[in-house]
Amino acid sequence: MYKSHTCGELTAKHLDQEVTLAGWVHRRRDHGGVTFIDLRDRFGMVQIVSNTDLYPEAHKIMEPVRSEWVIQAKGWVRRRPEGTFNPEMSTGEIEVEVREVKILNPAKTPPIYINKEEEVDEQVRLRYRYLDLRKERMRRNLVLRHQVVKFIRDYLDRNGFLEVETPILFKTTPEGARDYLVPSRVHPGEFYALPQSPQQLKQLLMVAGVERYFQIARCFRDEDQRGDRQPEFTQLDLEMSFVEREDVMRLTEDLFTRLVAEIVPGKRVLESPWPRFTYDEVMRRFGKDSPDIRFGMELIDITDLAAGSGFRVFEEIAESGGHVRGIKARGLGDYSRRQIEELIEFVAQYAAKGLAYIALTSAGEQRSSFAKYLPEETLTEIARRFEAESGDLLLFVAARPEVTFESLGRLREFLGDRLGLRDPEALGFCWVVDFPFVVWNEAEKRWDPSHHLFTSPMPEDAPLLDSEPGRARGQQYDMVLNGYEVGGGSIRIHNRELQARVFELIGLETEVAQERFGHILEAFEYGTPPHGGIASGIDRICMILAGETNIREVIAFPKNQNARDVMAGAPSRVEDEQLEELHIELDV
RNA sequence: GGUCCCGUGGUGUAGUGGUCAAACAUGCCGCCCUGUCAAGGCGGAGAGCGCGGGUUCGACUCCCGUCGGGACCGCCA
Repeated sequence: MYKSHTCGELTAKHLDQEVTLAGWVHRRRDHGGVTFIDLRDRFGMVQIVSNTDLYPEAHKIMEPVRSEWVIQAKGWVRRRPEGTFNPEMSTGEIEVEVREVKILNPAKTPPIYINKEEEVDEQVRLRYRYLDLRKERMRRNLVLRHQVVKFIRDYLDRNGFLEVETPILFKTTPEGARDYLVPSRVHPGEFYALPQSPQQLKQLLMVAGVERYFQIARCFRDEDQRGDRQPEFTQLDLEMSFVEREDVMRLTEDLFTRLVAEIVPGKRVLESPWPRFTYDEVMRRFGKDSPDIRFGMELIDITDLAAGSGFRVFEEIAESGGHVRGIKARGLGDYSRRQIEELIEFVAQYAAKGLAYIALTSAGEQRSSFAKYLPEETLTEIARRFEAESGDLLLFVAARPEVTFESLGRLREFLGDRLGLRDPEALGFCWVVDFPFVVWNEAEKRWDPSHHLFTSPMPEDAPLLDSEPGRARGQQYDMVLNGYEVGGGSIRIHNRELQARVFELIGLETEVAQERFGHILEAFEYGTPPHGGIASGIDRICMILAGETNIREVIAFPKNQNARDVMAGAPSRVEDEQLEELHIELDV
């Protein structure tokens, strides 16, 4: 070993012990005859000091040392002179008086500061990710992620779960996201697909009698990136046999509640047990199936008032099946025309053609884009429903239901940010249940599963599959945290006839179903236990627990927005010979 | 496929038609300095403003294109 102790562990308990340390030079303060270095390793930091009067040779070696050089120092732990303690450092009471120094490796001047928290262009950070990861923020995030995963493993182990690895090279599933394909060398013209999730495999493990399975599973989806989406990401994937919806939810809730208490004790779980909402309720109240429940500003329906209100835009939409809904932004009543314009542009992103408003200024005046068309009693009723007071800004969207919900739901969170209503220390967990079993795909003129093919409908809704599929609910549950969907699962179909009925409903022909899912359908005939499970997004959960707003901050080596690894330069061209072996011709 | 924003020394920023062969901070280099902790003092090097074209007497600044990056829409069972 190059070190007898870590930099972070030294305290007054080690006074006058001889120690050997090794690490990176975090900062250097050269006073001529005496030089201080903050020596950093993964475990912390300690000040080492060399003095030319005491050990001239060591002092001389320290002279050329600069930031991020890797050195080894041997010396005694000393109490710092009175009045020179550094209360900012855990090791601030002591220092190491250096007798011997060895330069293990010099370092070029790093392109980014390691010893300073400063926003640096992300491309530079990613290009030199190994340096970026040395920084405190990234180190903290790596540690957090490790703790989260370790807690999950320990918890599930205690609860009888078996961690099973499933293949990375598997079979394409065209009905989901776009697959990453891997050409087969031994089978010209054929391809493996990287799993979008181990969904089928975990169900097969239930058939296999594993009963309680989990995996920290890497998943791959070839879709465009977002701040909370990477082409490869990690799920806690779990599945249980002989359970009902309630069992999976209870276990998941207990797991994460305990995890939060242990790993991020500073954070506050907003409500425990986690509140549960039906899909209809979250849409109506929050405009989003993954609501941020840390603040109010809920949507309010005025469709009934809009019909026959005298305001043509509202009337037409209300009479043609659209919705008119609004939210109240407290304290924004003095917004200028220009500031409101910005909000109009914001909702336009979500296909809202306009944003009507009533601004109640703090001076007690009313400005509005449409109030003049409305009779007094309608305005009074609107004010009553919103409990509007001076200083409030009421914002309305009139559109198709989906557009009304989405634009106001997004606007709500946008304004929640702006008004500082989204408490970063609070964790607003909730469940969303009773999702529609299928959704109508207008473009393809067919029903699509709203979760996935193997989700079971609510038992009492099974008859609806034949009469009114759109009204059937699935045995699905989504786990939501601070406005992000962080998990989703369902009770699966374990009955052959019901599965066939679902395939039929979503327009999957028998032969096609056989070709794609024959293996799993066959397996289901050999004694399948009732089962269900959940998959939660480790990256997103870590992101939220770390207080980050981008998933890349909790992934050691993430891809950029164009799915590129800018450090290694992947993807890259390959040799012609490699292509030939794979029987691939390029057309680019 | 689309919309919006950004690109100036190593890093972070300022400069938005001439006063800019570009300013500030930090980092880097040299010298001084024995108790600092973003050490301090003095001195110095380092970018011609992503790239190409255009407008203009004159472009870092305006316009077009392009490349790179980010946010979002589409997409993500």
